Amino acid sequence: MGIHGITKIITDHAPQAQKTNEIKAYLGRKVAIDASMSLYQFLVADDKNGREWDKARLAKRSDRRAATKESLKEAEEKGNQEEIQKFTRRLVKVTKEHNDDCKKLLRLMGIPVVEAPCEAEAMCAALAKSGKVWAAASEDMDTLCFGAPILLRRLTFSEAKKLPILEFHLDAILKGLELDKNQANLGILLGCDYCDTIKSVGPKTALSLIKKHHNIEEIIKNLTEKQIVPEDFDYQQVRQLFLNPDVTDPKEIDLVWKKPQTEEIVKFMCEQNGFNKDRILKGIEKLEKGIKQSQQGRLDSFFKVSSEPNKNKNKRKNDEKLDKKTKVKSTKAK
DNA sequence: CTCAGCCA
DNA sequence: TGGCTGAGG
Repeated sequence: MGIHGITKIITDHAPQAQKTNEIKAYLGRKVAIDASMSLYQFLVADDKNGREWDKARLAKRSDRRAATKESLKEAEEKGNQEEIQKFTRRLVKVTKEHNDDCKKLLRLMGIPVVEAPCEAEAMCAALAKSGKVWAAASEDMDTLCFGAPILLRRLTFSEAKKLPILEFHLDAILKGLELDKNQANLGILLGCDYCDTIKSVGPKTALSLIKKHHNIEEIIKNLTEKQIVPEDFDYQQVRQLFLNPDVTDPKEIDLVWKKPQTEEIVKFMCEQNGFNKDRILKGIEKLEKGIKQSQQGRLDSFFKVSSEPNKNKNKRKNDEKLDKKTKVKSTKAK
């Protein structure tokens, strides 16, 4: 679900914080993609890719999965703990197989895969914060609460759905809202996945309360009778989750792109999973072409970034990181 | 203004 | 997901 109504708040109060772009604009950029969503979209997709994958192998599996879901629901209604456990485990196992397949394919394609200890969005945000990547890509606006300086939405499906990619800048959002490093408190008040909201506090009041009191502790002390704090309002815990999520230290993560292993991909996708060989070969070709293009793009973005005027401290900090990274990369490209 | 419900 | 509406404060 993400953060409720945050997009409207951004367009209303901080329109400069949101840009739209085509995929071309991101050539040569390193981006951490929150794959939990794209994997699901891929599996249920109605486009060519999804259908083939589905037909080839997963159709039975997803039928079984649907049946398991039904059984789980029944078990939950009856309160049968043993069965609940059994079916839950079965459901998890299926998604784990999907995940493993996905990771295997990505690795064969030479794309680095990072496993998040908890929330994928938090891991992506940490990578972006550290400068290991330029941005985090996720559908979930939570990613901003986890402190991602730049968030890209629709990155993986903008072409298929013919929708522009949305680019959000955290510093510009906070500036537009006249809030300082308060994304976690705001996210909680607007409504996130991790706790309920305060009754009768919608986007407008949330914003004005935060501006007035700065943190939820003070806000709670100053509520009206109609504004009721929900039961189990563990906002401190949620705020900790946003500010200090359980992630792998990006310093320990080496993002290395490798050449795609054509033969291994064909073996895995065609021989083991019944995909059409021509299509897979075409895909690999496309991938190799993309690698070349992005190496070209690295140079382009290097010049573009360098000539961009530094507007403020935060921005400059980002650009410095970027410059450094792109330099390293462009040396490689040469 | 918020909120729940409905619709595209 | 997002927009709109109608009830209620």
